[in-house]
Amino acid sequence: MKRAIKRVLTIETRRNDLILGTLRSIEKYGYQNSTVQTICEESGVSRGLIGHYFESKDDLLMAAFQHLNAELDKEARLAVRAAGPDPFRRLIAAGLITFAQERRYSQVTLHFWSTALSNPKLLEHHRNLWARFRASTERLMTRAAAERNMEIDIRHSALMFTQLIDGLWLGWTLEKSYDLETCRMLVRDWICKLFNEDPANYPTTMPVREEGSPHVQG
Amino acid sequence: MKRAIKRVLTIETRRNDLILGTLRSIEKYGYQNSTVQTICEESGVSRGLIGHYFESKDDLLMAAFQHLNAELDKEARLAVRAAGPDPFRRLIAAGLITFAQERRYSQVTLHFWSTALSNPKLLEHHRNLWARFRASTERLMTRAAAERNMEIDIRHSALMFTQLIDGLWLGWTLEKSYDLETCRMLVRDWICKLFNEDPANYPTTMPVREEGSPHVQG
Amino acid sequence: MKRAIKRVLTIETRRNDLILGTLRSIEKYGYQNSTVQTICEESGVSRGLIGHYFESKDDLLMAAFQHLNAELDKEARLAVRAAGPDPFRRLIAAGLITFAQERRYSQVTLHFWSTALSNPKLLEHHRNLWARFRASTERLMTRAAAERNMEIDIRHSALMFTQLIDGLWLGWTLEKSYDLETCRMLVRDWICKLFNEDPANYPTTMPVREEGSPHVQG
Amino acid sequence: MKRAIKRVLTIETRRNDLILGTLRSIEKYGYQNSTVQTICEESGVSRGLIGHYFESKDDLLMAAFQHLNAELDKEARLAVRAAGPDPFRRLIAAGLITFAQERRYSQVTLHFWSTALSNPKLLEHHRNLWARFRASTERLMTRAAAERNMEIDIRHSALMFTQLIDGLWLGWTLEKSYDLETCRMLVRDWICKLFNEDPANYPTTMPVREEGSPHVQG
DNA sequence: TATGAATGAGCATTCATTCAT
DNA sequence: GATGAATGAATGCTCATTCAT
Repeated sequence: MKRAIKRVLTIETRRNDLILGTLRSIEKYGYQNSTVQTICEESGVSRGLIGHYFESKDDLLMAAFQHLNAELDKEARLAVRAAGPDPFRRLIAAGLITFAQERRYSQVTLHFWSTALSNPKLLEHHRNLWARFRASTERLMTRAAAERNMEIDIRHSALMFTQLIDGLWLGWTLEKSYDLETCRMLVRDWICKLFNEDPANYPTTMPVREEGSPHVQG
Repeated sequence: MKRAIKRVLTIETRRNDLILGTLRSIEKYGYQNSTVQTICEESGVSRGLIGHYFESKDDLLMAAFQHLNAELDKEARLAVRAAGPDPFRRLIAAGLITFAQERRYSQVTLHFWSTALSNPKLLEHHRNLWARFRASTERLMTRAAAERNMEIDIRHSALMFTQLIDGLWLGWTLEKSYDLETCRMLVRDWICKLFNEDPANYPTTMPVREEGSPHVQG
Repeated sequence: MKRAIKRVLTIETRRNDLILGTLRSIEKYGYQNSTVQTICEESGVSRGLIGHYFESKDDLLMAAFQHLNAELDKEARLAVRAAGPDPFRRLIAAGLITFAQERRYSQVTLHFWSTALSNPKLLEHHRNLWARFRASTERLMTRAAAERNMEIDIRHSALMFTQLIDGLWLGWTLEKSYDLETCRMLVRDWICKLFNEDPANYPTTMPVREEGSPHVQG
Repeated sequence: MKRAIKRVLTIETRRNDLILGTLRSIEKYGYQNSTVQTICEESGVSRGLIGHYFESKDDLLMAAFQHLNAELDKEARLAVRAAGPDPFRRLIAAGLITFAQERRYSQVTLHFWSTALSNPKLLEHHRNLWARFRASTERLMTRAAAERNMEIDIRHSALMFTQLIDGLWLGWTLEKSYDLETCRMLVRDWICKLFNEDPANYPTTMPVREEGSPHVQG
């Protein structure tokens, strides 16, 4: 293998190691207690290495957040695609994927959101992501309504949908007083009711991910 | 007034000054950028004073979080009581109060939640509070359903209710892409639909708080 | 004493402690080996104190350099004034003061000069100082020449004067292969020759500084 | 060519590359900002190579200083030799060569001097060099005086000569407030006056160096 | 009681050096 | 011989906490 290619591979590997170590560290010790020390320990590298692959600790944190979001986004896209062409089924898939399983790094997102409040760059990133998800939801709802000749307040319905998901996810992350199956059921029932569909026809179990299509690894 | 009582009053005053200064500092500079320095500046006291009234900065932060929650809780109770004896109206009031106005310290809560993830004491506190709110919601729903001879899945409905509120609040805090009136409307409409009531009969405007019953001051 | 005044005194005292500690550290360990650690040790304070009185280590170094220059400048002014009104005697005094005695912090200046090469602010400071000294020399030479009805190339003579002094000082600092008396003699003889004066009439010994008019202390 | 000889050549080439890169780096970035990184970049080699040819960064810096001095020394010798057999002309040549042209690495010398203050080996090296130059000056002055039947204070005159040169060089390096032609003129005039010679007979222009005898290359 | 000067542990970052390839 | 990835000691800086006044 050519040296240049090999180097690029090493760089990507190391960057990934550090990103995953960062996520592990935040999950394990919390955002505020995650130091270069803990991150490098979790990454299995020495303290000085961060400087080789990231401009600063902040840069690494940002990269970790983007990585996490990208993985979750990719996973969501896959789930939606796997649901087939029907916009209603796609909506349900989009609603359930967040609660598909005990997710790694679930707490990390909350830490990042808190940080985003005083970090314009992070906030911008988050807002773009959520705006996209809401827009995608609106498109699916529009099509599902059209197929049923229904008139639906798309904007408000999409808002309900996304914020119900976020609210359920938030409560589950903080409280663990209800389980993921309940979340899935509530989301499915709400969306079914919106479109006058029978929930019984739409299972809350997610299609099992086949081996080799991981989401966030590490 | 006896000296002992006077001292207790001073102590309470000082603690309150510091707590409000803490909330102001977090709102102004963010959680991570709030130092003993910024907190004491906002409180109008000298840096060394924290040690007299709190065990540590963490202790003060904890107290500030509890204070904030207590105020919000009190405010909610007042709003519910002001709604009169009808359980359904009380439910609506409970649902709308969170979005009553541009709330001070709205970001602080998110910061504290993030912190709670790695602070068992804080987390416990939060869980108790939310459990109580959900229990209260369940009681109101039970009564409202009984009055209407309706059968409702109380537990799941209460969960929907609380998490919809949290989700709307979370999105509003992070994104500001929709306004509080929208939040109030969505919550009212959902609860009205649950009990087959006409939203038109239940305005989303909150009763004006009379002078002298402020919530979080400072 | 009023508290405010007291505080200002403390601040000045501490700043001075740190400045003198800095000079001592540089003299003792060299510029490159002077760390916050060594400076604070020499100053007799803890490592964190620098942050209270100076913006950064660089800021302290700058202040130390300015302090040193100010002291040397003050000392030179006093020596010149003590020489009386005769411009020629004032010239000689200005020429000899640099070599008046084994000066503390003699090496520090060289360190700072080296640093100035890549520090525009420091360089600017140095250039202003030297320009002023050269201008003052030119004025004295102009008057001394006028009194003697002599025509002298003032600009070049002033340049010779200042650079001869610098050259002798530099060699003495680096080599110690000749003594200060030799420096004084060479400078005096050169200036006497320039104005056709008999060196024998102008001793190279400096008037003894009376107690209480120290230069760089510490 | 035998392999051993070839290797020695490679070693010398590499060492020279690194030495010149060091000088370039110091000139470009300053002494304090010259890291192994910048030096190797300037040298066109990889970071790890220093370890193969020098014991340490300090060792390389030392070698660079010695190299620079050796080049300057060689250049001075050539200039003196080119001035012919007349000791007076040789003196003038020795005095002018320092200001012959905008010299590369002019700032480097000052950096090294500052370093020498806390580096005995460097200091020793410098002292030997300067002692030799002073001794050579004394020999030339002795011969020039003898030819003219003059009595001159050789030691002090040589001291004036060397330190005047150093002082002019120092001021020029730090201030750039006068030019090299002025330096040459002042040195020439001083030495002419010492020996009662007419400066008009001794141009300050240096004989042009023929191609192929550069001094510090790189 | 209240102050703010002082402390020093903890932090991110830099960088000369090492060493597997 | 040459590379550059990896190391970790050292540095400047921040800041919660202490304590003399």
